[in-house]
Amino acid sequence: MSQMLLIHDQLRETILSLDIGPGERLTERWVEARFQGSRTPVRAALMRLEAEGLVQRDGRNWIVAPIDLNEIASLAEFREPLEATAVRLACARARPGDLDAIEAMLDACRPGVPREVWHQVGTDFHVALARLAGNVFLVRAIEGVMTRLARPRWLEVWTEASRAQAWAEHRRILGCIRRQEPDAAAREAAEHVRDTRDRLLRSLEEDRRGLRARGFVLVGR
Amino acid sequence: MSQMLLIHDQLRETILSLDIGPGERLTERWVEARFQGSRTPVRAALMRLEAEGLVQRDGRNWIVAPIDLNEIASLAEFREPLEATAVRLACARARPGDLDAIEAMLDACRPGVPREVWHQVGTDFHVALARLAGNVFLVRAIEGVMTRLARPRWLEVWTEASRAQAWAEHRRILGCIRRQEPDAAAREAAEHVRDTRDRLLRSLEEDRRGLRARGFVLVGR
DNA sequence: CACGTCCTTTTGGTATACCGGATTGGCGAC
DNA sequence: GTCGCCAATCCGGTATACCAAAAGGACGTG
Repeated sequence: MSQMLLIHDQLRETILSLDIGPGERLTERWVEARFQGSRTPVRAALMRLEAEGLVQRDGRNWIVAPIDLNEIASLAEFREPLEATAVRLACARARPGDLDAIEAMLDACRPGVPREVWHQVGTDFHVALARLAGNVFLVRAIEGVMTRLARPRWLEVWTEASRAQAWAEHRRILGCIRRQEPDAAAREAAEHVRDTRDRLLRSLEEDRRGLRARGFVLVGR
Repeated sequence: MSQMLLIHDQLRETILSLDIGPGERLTERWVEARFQGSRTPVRAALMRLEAEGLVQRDGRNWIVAPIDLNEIASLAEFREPLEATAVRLACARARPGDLDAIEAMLDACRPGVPREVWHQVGTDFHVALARLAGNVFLVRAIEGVMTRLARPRWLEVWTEASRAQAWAEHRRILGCIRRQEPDAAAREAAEHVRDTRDRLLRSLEEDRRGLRARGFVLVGR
């Protein structure tokens, strides 16, 4: 594996795990020193992460992308028709076995399972549905949305109730696909996107003070 | 302006104008020599163009992205809900003056006007609508789709009739937005996307032999 | 003439040196 | 003590040197 991908993956993980805070400044030399590679692959990795929206330019400098509440709202607006389209197509193209695999993924999440797993499955579920749709652009777009949402979702304060609701919505979507009801599936998917957005924004806005205290830059709204 | 952006823009134009054929091999040293800059900005520019889908890796090598008929179909599938959403939102958010400006853009295209203008307006129209929707992700996604479609659209054999149909569809969409009819606008937009796909694929498939003869790599279907 | 084989060349990947501009920190004048 | 100026430092942008791997070609052998 190339140095560039190595550094990219490590830095990506460092950012997504909030090991470096949103809004923090990054210098190429710091990344170079931390992940042992020269500046050439470091710069390449940074440019990739910029395209993923995890890193931004601030003038000439690099910063870890701040968490932007307006962006979360825009992402939901963008995501809604994509998810709806994905499940619509999945109704026509998915095979029962694929759906079983996705359902097993959801089943793996039960009380007591570490939060990392819930978080990962919450992402993979949507990407997996997009894959069933069989359209690379849909997959890439949804992957992009999910990586941009990863940190906000991680910071969301989860209650038992909200978690249950999200998973119920996931299962409803899956049920519609299984019964080959594209319109219903699209409706459920769209509603799930809106609900997720509301839960996310409500939680972050309520917790805004606490997040700021932890040194995380929150912008927007 | 930085060397990297300079090289990026020039190489982009060279590719979009089909000055370098789809499928042709590119070496970093060739780009370096042609556009006068060292390999560092050249590599950066190539990576950007890779993200835009105009350049690909073929093993370790760089190639100009071939024209892929399957990709055109996938793009249409991806684009349809995006354009529909964009015009829906535009109904709520657009101001009459914005619509006048877009209509003026369409008006600028009449028989006798050079093809470059038609081509450019055909792109700008959709990007402008996305801008009216006021969602950056929508704008970026549609811009991405349009750059990927730029070369196929350029190679499409245009008849007077097909051009007229496309512009009639554009005007219908604009009319729906002006009358604030989101559902109708979405329907028209979706139909326009499908029609465009059909025109494009039909023309390219009919002309496949001729395109191959010109040295253009066509893949898919 | 066909097929290997070896050597040269070329390629992308990486490390590093150098530059100009921006920032910072400290020192001195007031 | 405060303000301003200058020098040292640090940053990203660029150019370039070096490497290993792959590709290509020349030559010799069957």
